[in-house]
Amino acid sequence: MGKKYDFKSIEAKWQKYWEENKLFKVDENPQKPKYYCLEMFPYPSGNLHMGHVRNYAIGDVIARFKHMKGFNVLHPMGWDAFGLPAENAAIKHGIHPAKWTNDNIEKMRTQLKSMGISYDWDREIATCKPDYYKFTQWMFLKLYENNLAYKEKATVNWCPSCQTVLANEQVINGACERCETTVEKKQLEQWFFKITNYAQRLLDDLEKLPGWPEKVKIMQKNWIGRSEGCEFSMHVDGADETINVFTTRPDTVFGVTYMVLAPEHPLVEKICRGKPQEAQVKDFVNKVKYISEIDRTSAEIEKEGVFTGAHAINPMNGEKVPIWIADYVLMEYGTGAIMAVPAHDQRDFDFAKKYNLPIKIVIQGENTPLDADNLTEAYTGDGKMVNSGEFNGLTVEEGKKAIIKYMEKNRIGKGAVNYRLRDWLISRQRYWGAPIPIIYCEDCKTVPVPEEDLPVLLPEDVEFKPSGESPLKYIEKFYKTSCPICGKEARRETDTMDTFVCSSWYFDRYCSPHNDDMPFTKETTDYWMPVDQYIGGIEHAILHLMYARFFTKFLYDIDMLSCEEPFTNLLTQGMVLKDGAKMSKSKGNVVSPEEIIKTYGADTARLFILFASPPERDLEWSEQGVEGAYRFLNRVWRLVTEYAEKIKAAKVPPGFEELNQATKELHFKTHFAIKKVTSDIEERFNFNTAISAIMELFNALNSYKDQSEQDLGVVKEAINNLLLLLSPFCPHICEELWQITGNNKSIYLQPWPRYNPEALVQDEIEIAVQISGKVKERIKVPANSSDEQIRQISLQNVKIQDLTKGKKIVKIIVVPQKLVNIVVK
RNA sequence: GCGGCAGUGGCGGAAUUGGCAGACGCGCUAGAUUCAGGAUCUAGUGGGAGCAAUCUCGUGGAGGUUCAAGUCCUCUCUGCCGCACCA
Repeated sequence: MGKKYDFKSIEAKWQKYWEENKLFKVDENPQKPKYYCLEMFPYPSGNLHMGHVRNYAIGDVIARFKHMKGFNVLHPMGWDAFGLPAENAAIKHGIHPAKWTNDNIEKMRTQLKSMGISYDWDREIATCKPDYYKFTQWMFLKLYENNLAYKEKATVNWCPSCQTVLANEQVINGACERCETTVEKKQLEQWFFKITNYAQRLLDDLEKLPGWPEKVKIMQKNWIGRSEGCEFSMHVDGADETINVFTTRPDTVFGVTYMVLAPEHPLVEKICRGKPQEAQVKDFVNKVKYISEIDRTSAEIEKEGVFTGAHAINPMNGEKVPIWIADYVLMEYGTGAIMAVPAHDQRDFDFAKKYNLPIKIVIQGENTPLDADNLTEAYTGDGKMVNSGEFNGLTVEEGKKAIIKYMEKNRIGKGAVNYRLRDWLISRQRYWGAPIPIIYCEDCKTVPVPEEDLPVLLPEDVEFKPSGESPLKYIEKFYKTSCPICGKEARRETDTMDTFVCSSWYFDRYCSPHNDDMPFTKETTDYWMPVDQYIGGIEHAILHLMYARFFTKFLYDIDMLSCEEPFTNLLTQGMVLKDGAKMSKSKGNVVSPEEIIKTYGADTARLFILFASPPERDLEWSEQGVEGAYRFLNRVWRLVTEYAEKIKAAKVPPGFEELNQATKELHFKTHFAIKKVTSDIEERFNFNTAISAIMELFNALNSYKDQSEQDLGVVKEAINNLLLLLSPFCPHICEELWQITGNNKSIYLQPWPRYNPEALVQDEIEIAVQISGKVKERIKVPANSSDEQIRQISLQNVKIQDLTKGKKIVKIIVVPQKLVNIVVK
């Protein structure tokens, strides 16, 4: 009897071995193909959760597999270390955010290391360290230099609980992404990155990402929200004003029966001034101001509006139409003003019906009424233009082009594209972030901090207000400075940057994490970038992944990077659930990875999490499933240790011609498993089926054990391959067993096994015989049988003859190597 | 409302190109071992009928295409995710 499977000492032993021998340390090596495997770095909350375990287990299988396949694998880890929780801890418990964050990093690093992931820890980064955020500030300066960072007074999303503004992307259903507090609108002067300049490229280049899930690409596409149409101006009747409108349906411009301005539109006040409607309009504008964003944008709520008393002229036909203001027109989109065509737009239709505004049909579908009174809903389908003067008879598509052409020729308007994507608001009124490197001087105005003065250091000695207000605003020695241009006393920007700025370029930093002069060197990014495989949660589909793409494109444009897309392949892992719900403290269904690793070991935890579900799908946590994984490793341990001494001396035979049936079978199963596991990892990331193939090989070995006559060479081959195939999933136990069976070099340094096609050639194969599509018999035929021979053998089969007796055989279909279908009548 | 994904035993899931549905694991049942429990080992395990050989039904539902459908087509139900007055 051998030793029992003592995962604790085995895991500690090999983690130490890997670390001491720097097995996972990499450098650029032009002789070898590179592979950059990256998992989204965590926020150091202080506790590893199952989502992390899943994420990093997936990444580690890929990294270890690719390494054994001969790639030079970069597999780094770091910390997305700026952010609000650190500051909240400071307010609540009086711990400095830096200390809180560093303690958490220490704790989580230990937890991560106990998982045995193949990280090159020498490349570890933390975004809150001055040597990192120095370059986040550098990024800001470069964007500023290239007119892609600007400060503007705008209506912004304000979270009263977090005491800071939020980017559009961080507002979910009108509430703060972090704390779910209802977001307020505020007028503030804030810094933005001009991501909208890249809208078209961000959209177009999605095409260049075949390795991304369709779902993520669709989400980004919708978020960018490109729409094509035209912008034109309408004169205000009797005033020297024009109103620009954007429409995607210029073909319906003859059907305009009114127009609508957003209540916040700057012209509203002007055009109703002195009119009898003025008071009513003001009331309405005020009322809208106090409706929350959620209610305002809810589709359920009936549209409301008021007439301004003013009229506009339709430039195409000279018609005078009333100008309304209504809550369904948003100032943020397009020009904040629309032409209303109730006959062909459902929202306009609803509004027109409510306020008895005229409806005029200008597109005639095949079976649609011509009389607007018969219209029960807006007609938005295809058709021919009517009531549209010289444009009558054109289709919708032809009409759009013709009208735009006419407008351009007559200087009424022009073709235009609108995006839903807004510029990225990056200012945060918080302390624990990278300070925006800007100085305000009375004479020189806005002055960027010179590169050589970076980093603008966060002062450490600060006091946190219970209100959550940023202490930076009150620290004189921070904000009081001198102008870099004229030397006069000046004031520093006290806002910090959104943490998404830090995470938009960290994957570049991993390539040369210790460089002091540059965020990264081109030599290293030219070798490593782009990331070959990126793995993380779907919740970053828009935010992080779009910002990172934007940064990469910008860095490409300023010649810092040679790639335009940062992540070639993206794997979005599903959530880890318990009792059908996401694990959360409030639900009390959290399973702690630390506990699981303590009880069963990292190999078991990894095996279970990879086996339970394919990576993209949600995974239901099961204690019994974990035990099943643990049992499997124990069985592997027992079997291999039992054989260990016996197979040490055995030689894997070069040829396998002379084997008996059972041995041949084991040899076949070994090579079948190599083939299956390789393709499951490489082509499909289906780790669950790869593991089941390994289990099948184990089961074959286990039943072979009872053979009276054993070929130890074939057993050795099977065991060696079993360990090699299992090693990316459960590296510790495989290292130990690899050593016990007489190998003295780490299994990680072994080449990935290759299957021998000859071993997969079988003498006999089983063929299913169907009668009229139902399986009635299985027959064994020589593997090299022709279709005709298979056909004959099945027809001669006693059972088949019996079942077809007295029936007419209509047709026989032979599927090579698989089945025969005899169709009878 | 629009877009996407999914629905297969008691459970997690497999079936990669239209070709034997349920691999692998969990659970369960019986047996062996054990003072007992646990662990381990052996056998069985989709439903229904039958002593049995076997028959029959079966991939959310209803149709269809095909020699053959979990897989393709049409309609439909349910769940999840994203967007949501975007002009």
